[in-house]
Order: sequence, then C-alpha cells, then structure tokens
Amino acid sequence: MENLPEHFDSLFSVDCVIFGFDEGELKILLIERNEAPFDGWFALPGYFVEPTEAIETAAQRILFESTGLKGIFMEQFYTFGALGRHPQGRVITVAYYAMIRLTGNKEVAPLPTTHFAKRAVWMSVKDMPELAFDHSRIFRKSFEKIKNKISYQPIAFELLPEKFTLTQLQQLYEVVLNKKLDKRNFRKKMLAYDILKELDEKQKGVSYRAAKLYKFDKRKYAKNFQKELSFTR
Amino acid sequence: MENLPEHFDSLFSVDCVIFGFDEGELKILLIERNEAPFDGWFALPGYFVEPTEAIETAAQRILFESTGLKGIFMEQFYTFGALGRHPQGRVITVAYYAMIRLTGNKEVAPLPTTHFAKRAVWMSVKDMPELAFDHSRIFRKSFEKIKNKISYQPIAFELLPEKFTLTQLQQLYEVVLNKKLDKRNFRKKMLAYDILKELDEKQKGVSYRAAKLYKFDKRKYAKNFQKELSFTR
DNA sequence: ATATAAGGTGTATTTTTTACACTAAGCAAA
DNA sequence: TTTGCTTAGTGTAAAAAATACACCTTATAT
Repeated sequence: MENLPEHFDSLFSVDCVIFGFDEGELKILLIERNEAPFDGWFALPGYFVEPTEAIETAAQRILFESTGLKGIFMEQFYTFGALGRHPQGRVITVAYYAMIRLTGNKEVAPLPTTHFAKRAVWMSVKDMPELAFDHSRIFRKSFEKIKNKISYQPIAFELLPEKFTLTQLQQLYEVVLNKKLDKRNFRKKMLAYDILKELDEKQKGVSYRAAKLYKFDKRKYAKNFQKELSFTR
Repeated sequence: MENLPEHFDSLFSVDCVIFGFDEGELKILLIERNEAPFDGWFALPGYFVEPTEAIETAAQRILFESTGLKGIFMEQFYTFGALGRHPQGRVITVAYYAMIRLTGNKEVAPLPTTHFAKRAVWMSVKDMPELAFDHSRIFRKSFEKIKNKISYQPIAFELLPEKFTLTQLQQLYEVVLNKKLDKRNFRKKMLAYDILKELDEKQKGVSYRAAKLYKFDKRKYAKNFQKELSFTR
C-alpha cells in the first residue's frame, strides 16, 4: 500500500470476492499485485474505505473499479480484524461477496483501474493459489457462505445469463455444492418451486438438440416465498 | 462518548446483542446510557476497539464487562457502517450476538463495569424499546440470524442450563421461531438426532410430576453431524 | 383420597425425497 | 437421406420424513 494514510492505526478496508460462472467452472476475480507488501501475489480486489464513504458504497466502488459494472449483486458476509492480518499496521476489512454474469460478457475486467494491480484474472475456485494477506481465509469463508446460501436463496440466477437452460442451472448447483445431482429430480424440484418462466425460445449455436430457455421470475418468486425457499439438499 | 479518541474519523467499535432465556421469555441485555449522545436511552453493550486489540478480543472484553462471564458463546454477524449512524463522527461497528445461561444465574449483569451506563436490564424481545444509535436495526438483524440459525445449528443449548427438560427446550424453540410446535413431533425429532444425553435425574422443586433432565452431548453431536443438522422447520 | 398440572407416549396419513433408464430432437458428417 | 452423435426431456415406485392428533401416567398439594 503506497502512501499509508495518516490514521493508519485504525484503518478499515473492503475486500470483495467476485464470483463468476463460465464454461462449467466457478471462478473468482483476482488481481495480481505490483507493490509491496505481497508484490506479485494474487489478492482479492479491495481497498481502503474513504473517511466519508459508507462501507457499502466503498464495496460498490471497488466492484466498479474491478469490473466496470454497476448494480452488481453483492452481500456483506464477514469482517476480519485479527491483529496481524496486515503486515504494516492495523487494518480491519469488511468482506463482501458479489456475483456477476460472465457468460456472454467475457471481457469483464480485463484491466482493473486500481493502481496497485498489474492485471486481473478469473481464477477457477479449483485452482485457487495462496493469496496475499489473509485473503485465502476470506475466500474460503465466502465460499462456505454461498454454498450454504444457494440452497435457500435464489442467488444462482445472479451468476447465469438472463436466459439459461435447466442444464446450466443444474451444473452451477453441482459446482457450488460439489456433488452430482440427479437430472430428473433436480428439474422436478426446481420447476415445482414455480419461480422460473419458460420462454418460447431455445438455445442457439449448439451442435446438438437445443434446450429450452428459462428466466428467473422475480414476481413469481416474491409471490411464492415470503422469505426463503429450500433448494437442493 | 466522553473523550473522543484522536482518530475519530476512522474509529471502530463492537456492539453485542446478548441473549438470555428465562421464565419462558427470550431477553437481551441492554444498558441505560447516562451520557450524551442518547443520554437516558437504552443501548446495546458496546465500545471502541483498542488500537492493539483484535475485534474478537474486544467483543469478549465487552461481554465480560457487561456480564462478568468469560467463555461465552459468541458469533460475529454483521458490520454496520452507514455514514450517519453515529452523530459525532465516523464509527463503524462490528456486531456480535452472544448467548448466556440465565436460569439459575439470574444475577448475571446487575451492574456492568462500563462507565457510560447507568444500569443494565434484561429486556424481553417482545418489549424492546427504540434503542440508541442504529441499535434497533442491529438487534433486529441479530434476531433474524438466530431465528435462522437455531434451525440448523445447536445454539439453543447455549441458552439453557446445562441440564434441561425437553419442555424447556421446546419452549425455547417456540419463542425464537415464534410458533407453537407439536410436543410429540418435537420430541421424536429431537431425540432422533441423537445429540442429547438422557440423565438419571429429574427436575426438582416443581409442584407437579418432575420431568427427566437431558444434557447436550457434544461428542454425539460431532459424531452424527459433520457440520449441520436441520432442526425444526 | 382427590384434584391439579405437567410428563410422556404411538400410529396413521400425507408429503417429500430418492433412485433409476429410456426415447426424442437436432445437428453433422458421410 | 441416412446414420451417428450428443444432449434434451420425461415418470414411477419405494423410502423417508413430516404432520396431525388424544389419552393415560406421575408427582405434588390440599
């Protein structure tokens, strides 16, 4: 971190775990640092919160700087404040996870506008390297959270294109939950929730039978569930 | 807050929602402030985090100061950092909920050692007044969290005496979930989890048939559940 | 002995979850 | 135009879990 702000002894920052789903893989956006500490290491996008900035606003700013997108789905999940977590002083960090639609949008975040980053990469969660600071821990906690959450809240749709096939949806659940699901049972259950809208449209550009496309239907969802549901177990 | 610390523009604090269960009621520990701002208002126990103190340690300290107890069950659940939340400047606060065994321990926290508090009271969640700062919001969020959590993690036992009856356990679930449960089904399900140890002992001092006492059995729990279970729905 | 108050127990029904395999459709290549 | 390839799409039976429901038992107090 180049110029340490004045009140470095009680600083806070925001770190974002940005998830994307592409080619059947769950990925997160990492930046490669080009400054000490942890020069050359991969890290989560994040930065200090400005003195007159709400935490949530700071998170949105960081998401915009790293992806060029606004209005991304985002949720705070934990605050990390162990004493030694930052080698240069006392920094507590509020962590958010976010989800963006990668498919058909692949060029999201080729170069973040943040200064201390050489480049940004989409890294599959399967190949996650050791990260700078305590970011590995932050990543693991975020992953646990979404694993849990995807079973009772409709967050999966934040990762898929607006129009998706049931197979894509199932693959996403399989990757996140890290287990195979039965096709018939998955479809039966998902459709029974009555939160999807079946479109009069099919997949294009595939060299086999095209699948029907579906949309997540917010109205139906709101109608059918006051608060929760319980997807895949 | 009497003497504003020097770096008031980036301060952080910890606030604790301390739950107790007594006489069939779920209560939280509030302090009555005797200083501006919010002089005379009820608030959550909380204070600034020291510059060389981990957040978690600060939470433990506040719990000890308010209750005289150590080793309390405690979990961080959210960080509040809206710009206007503290009338005197920028303070973000990391919130924890905690649970203590009130029954048979009623004299917990008659007088907290924190300076800015007139007194502490156990307030039923049904009678919660408007609280200082954004503490009402913090309380509501904590309540949502434990409502949710009690259905899949064994946190209820943190609120009960070590030896408890199934009826007490059921009452606690009923209060937290805010709905009546069927006695036979509740017992069947709870016993089926096989996480309780039935004691050779009965309730004492009641003027009716005494109930069997049970203990939460951590070993059984660990054996039967790698991570989760799914209590009452 | 009797009244009182909670303790403690079982079964039938419905709902949900699971396991499981083949035909249909669309495209591509021969 | 036929054939092969690949994924789409579908139903049923069995098991497990959740629900609804009521009466006798036991300890204490009077």
